[in-house]
Amino acid sequence: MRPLPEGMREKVLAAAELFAEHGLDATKMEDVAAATGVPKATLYYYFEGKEDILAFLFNEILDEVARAIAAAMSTAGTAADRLRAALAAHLRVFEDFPAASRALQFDLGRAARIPHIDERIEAAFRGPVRRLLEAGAADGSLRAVERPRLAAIAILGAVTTVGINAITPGPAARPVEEIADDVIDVVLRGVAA
Amino acid sequence: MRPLPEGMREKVLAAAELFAEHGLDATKMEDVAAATGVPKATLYYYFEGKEDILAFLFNEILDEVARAIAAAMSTAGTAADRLRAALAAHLRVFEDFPAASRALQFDLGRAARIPHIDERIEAAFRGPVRRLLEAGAADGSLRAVERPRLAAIAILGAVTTVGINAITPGPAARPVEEIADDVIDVVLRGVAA
DNA sequence: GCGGAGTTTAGACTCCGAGTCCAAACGCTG
DNA sequence: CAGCGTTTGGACTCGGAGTCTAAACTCCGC
Repeated sequence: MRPLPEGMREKVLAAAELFAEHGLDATKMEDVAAATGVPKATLYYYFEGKEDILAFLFNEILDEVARAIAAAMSTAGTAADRLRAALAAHLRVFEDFPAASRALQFDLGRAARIPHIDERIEAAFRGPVRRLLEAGAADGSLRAVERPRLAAIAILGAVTTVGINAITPGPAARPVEEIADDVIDVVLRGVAA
Repeated sequence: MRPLPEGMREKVLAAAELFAEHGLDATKMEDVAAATGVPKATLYYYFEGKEDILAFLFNEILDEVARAIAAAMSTAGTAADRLRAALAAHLRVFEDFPAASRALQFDLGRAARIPHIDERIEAAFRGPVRRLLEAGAADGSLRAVERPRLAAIAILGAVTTVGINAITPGPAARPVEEIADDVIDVVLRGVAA
């Protein structure tokens, strides 16, 4: 993937809507061209193919999550406070980027097999939460769980599933801030001191 | 989808391996034919298309989960005991059907949009767990959470994510029974009385 | 054994969409 | 202006999903 020129990034982000609605494979490159206003030949000039566009979108959203979680982690307070803030920040990203989030959910299984994406999920999600759990065991604000990495996976599974559920259109759709406290509460009790 | 004749079910189950490895869209019908020993024309005689085969596989595994959870739910003991048993049973299904489980994970986003499958996920997973949470609030073995449905989604997100992670080949792969207790412990504390 | 209904299969076929290619135009910089 | 990278339309190739057909086979009631 070539570096994108001015304005291209925003245009391509619009493709998330399509991927969220139909999934990667049911979305035609011509549709992406139509929705973004970038002609097919130009898309192929910048991206290696359809999956490369998906990877780009995921990278964008993972940047966002990594930034949000890192910001929450670097605040003052106990590890428990910071974990609470990190999970709230994570949930907020779903709300801020609903199309990209739903696209991610649609093709998460595929995305997780793109090695680069999986590394980024580790760096943006699992790693930070695991470190918070360890910090919590050290400062006494959280219980010392035997397998912090496993607990981090469980926590992120819970939060991500609920977040996706909240933004998926349908009877169960809810504003994220309406549910965030409840979920984080359940999760935090699970690892409380 | 027509009712399958004797022996066809087992053969088609072998397609899960392919879907788990490459995903639905990267798997050719000819490959499915080769792997299952059922010729392409015959597959199209019984199934409406590739996605219909995926739906069949998911139905099979959802049957299994529904059975396992229902059995765990109908045992004696407090609601907390039964919840523990249900989650352990759920995790065991991942281990018993690794190929189908990984196929499910690969295309879960797509599967969740097949209405029939989503209903079955509700019936097999979310509904029973929600009812256990309510029973736990009633018999005092669990805390009365404000939004039992939300908590059920969070619990299943945690357990499913960990289960998938455990059976996914790679450095993080673990036998399920090695991790089940830990995860269930974290989850149970989250909703403990 | 016979005829019909449903099943099984090979193989040819249509159709669509991903990705390639090319050539013409464009726009910037030296 | 010459040259390089960018932009684009449009034609093209190629592979795979799903369709169709016709022949063969199985099983049934008669």
